[in-house]
Amino acid sequence: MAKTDKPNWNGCPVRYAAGIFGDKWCFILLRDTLLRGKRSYSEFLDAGEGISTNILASRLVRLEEAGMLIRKIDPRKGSRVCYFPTQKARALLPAFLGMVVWAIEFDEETEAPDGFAAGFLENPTGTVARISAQIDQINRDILGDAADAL
Amino acid sequence: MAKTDKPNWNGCPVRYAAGIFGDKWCFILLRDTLLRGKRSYSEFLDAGEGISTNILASRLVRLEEAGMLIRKIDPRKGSRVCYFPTQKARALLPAFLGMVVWAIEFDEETEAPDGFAAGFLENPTGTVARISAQIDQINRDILGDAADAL
DNA sequence: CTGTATCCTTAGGGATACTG
DNA sequence: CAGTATCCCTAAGGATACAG
Repeated sequence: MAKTDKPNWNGCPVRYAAGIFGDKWCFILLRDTLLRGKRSYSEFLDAGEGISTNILASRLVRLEEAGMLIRKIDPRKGSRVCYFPTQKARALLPAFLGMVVWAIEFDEETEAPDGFAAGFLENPTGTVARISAQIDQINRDILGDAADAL
Repeated sequence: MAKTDKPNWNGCPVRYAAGIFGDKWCFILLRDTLLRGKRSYSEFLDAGEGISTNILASRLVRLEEAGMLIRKIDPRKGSRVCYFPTQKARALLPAFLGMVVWAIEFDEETEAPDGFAAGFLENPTGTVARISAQIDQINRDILGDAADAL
């Protein structure tokens, strides 16, 4: 029997994933950074989900420690702090968008942007690249060339 | 600006997904059904994660209500109950495996089966089909032809 | 074997006041 | 603006006994 027939991972990747977004708030924050262009504390706070300040702070720390976010002062305005998605977080985009497509298909209440699901299924790599480019753009708007170092 | 540039979903697909597996135990149970061939209460209980009986029962109900699992008596042994992953659950496989690949890449403790990640990246559809076939096989072993009705 | 029912403890998290 | 610090309370969940 091949090794893949009966996966018996010691360090289980699913448990690892569960540790990171087997939590409602982390899940939502990842959405906000990856898909909604949110970067600052106040933007997360006003995302409309009603997260309270202490919880938000704790999740930002958790995601930073998990290597999903990088905390940086906004060079345009020193009092502003921004959280940027790391490469690790962005590497999650294919899976993340896969979930979005899945939810669009199975949740009746979900209203998807026109053609989004179809576009992803036809060309996942292209869709990921497009959204990744949007993320880049947002980061460059804030950090300029320093965004390259993310 | 195209509609997809600024997704502003009313019924948010990410929140929907978070509602279903933005929970450690549901996440683990989905792993057990989709990737580890577990079907019965006792199998879930002995999966080594230390879930207690009341929590397991509550999550099985939750996943059944969410349309992710179907509860059926094992025709081979009447006292045995099995939970089968629905099409909806199996439709999650691409995204789920995407997460597995992601975890394999970023979690140092994860030990992946040989070539699993590479195989998925080269041919996601094929990998999904292969695992889906394994799921089918397990279901048929239990239900016989009745598995077709799942 | 597949669950309920109960007890009990702790962690999660909402509200809110406060701080650099 | 970006958090900390408390308070308080509920819900989650572990342990375990029991039941159909």
